[in-house]
Amino acid sequence: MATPLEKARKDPNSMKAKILKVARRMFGEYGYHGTTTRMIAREVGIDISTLYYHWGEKTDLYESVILDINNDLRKKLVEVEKVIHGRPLARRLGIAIDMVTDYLFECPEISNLVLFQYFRKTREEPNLDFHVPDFISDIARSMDLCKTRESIPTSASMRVLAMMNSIHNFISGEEFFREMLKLKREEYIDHVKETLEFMLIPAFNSRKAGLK
Amino acid sequence: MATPLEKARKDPNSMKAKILKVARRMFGEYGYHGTTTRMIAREVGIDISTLYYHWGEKTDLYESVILDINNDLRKKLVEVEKVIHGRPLARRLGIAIDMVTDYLFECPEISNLVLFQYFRKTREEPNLDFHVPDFISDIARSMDLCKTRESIPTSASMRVLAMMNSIHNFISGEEFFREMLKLKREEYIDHVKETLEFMLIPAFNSRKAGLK
DNA sequence: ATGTGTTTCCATCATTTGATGGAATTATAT
DNA sequence: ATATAATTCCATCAAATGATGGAAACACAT
Repeated sequence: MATPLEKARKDPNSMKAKILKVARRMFGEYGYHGTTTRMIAREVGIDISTLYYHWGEKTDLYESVILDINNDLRKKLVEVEKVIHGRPLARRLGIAIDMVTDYLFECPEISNLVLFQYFRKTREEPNLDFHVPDFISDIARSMDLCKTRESIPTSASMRVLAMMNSIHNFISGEEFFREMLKLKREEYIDHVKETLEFMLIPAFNSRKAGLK
Repeated sequence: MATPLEKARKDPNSMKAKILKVARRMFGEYGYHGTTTRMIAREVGIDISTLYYHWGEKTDLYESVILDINNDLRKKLVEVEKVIHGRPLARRLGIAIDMVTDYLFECPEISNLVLFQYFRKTREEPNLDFHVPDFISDIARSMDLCKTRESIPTSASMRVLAMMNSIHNFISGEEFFREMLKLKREEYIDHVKETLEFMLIPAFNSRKAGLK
């Protein structure tokens, strides 16, 4: 009960917490190999060895970052679930898209790192043991894709992944897509929500039953 | 008319072509910073300076890789368009999903690199001038999202991006998702197609009209 | 004030990495 | 066979990078 990550969570003003916050952003923006420990230290305004003093190896810091963003995302999803509970499906989806999108646009490094986790290998494998996001089952249940949390059909997991990734894509790709479509930030966010509703609501709404 | 890329395309057995092929795979797997010129050279079985002899700087090679995969993808989409032309929309989508998915599972580095292009920054910016994929307008027209190729509504572009990214996600994330869901390759591919149909067909089929 | 433990920085190392010059090798034309 | 050009590899460099030891600075209790 005294890992650097727990200490950082306990005191948000501590140096550990400051470093973690910057590391999240940098790793999210440039990826694991694209980020150097010196870049992080410079951004925090400390010497590189202070960083090593608090966090040890680069892989340890990266691992903590991943654990941290997964934790944040899980907490947010629980919060969303509380809000949408009991409403009709299409409405649930609409609200969930709205809340999750707003949240991720505030913390884009979460989307960056989640996608990075899925898509990219690292040379020296700081491979955090394939942490299957347990909240996938919660989302599946919340979207009427299955009854219990225990046995989720593969199709349901796939659909949840597709849904979550659609959102992450637009967050992570903001810079690229906005430049491409010549949109202001607010316009872009609105278009993202509209597009997600266009894709997700008909899909989940039209065939509540037909699961393999 | 004598760039290394053109030479490589002309003679697929040339050393330039061999290097390009390996570079595609490596950059796709490990990203720009995650791939070293030595890794590529070792994989090809040549000395590192032979690689520099043929391709010059690392950024030049990377740029050629990006141009190459964009070109391949565009060619494939033209081919798909020829096959689906004239059929009803839902059928067009079904066939397109099938063909494009099969193709990308054969060349997963295309999906890797496309997503990498969208999502990740590189430190020293080998930023190929924000090449807006021109085939987006073709797809939009092919999906009944607009009439002409010239003026595509932003919503249409967004929907095409969402669609393409959904496919790329499952290709790039194969290793991670398959491990997570404990699926064999064939099972996974089938689930991917089913999920894409689940998401895309109702969306594009149900509201041919309602575009902002 | 003094002592103890914590935090921060300076200096430095060993590797890795992008990159190049030049010798050696191979292909090609005459 | 010989000259010329193209190709490949060996040796090496400079810069960047992950990492650490140890001295200095700081906090704080007694």
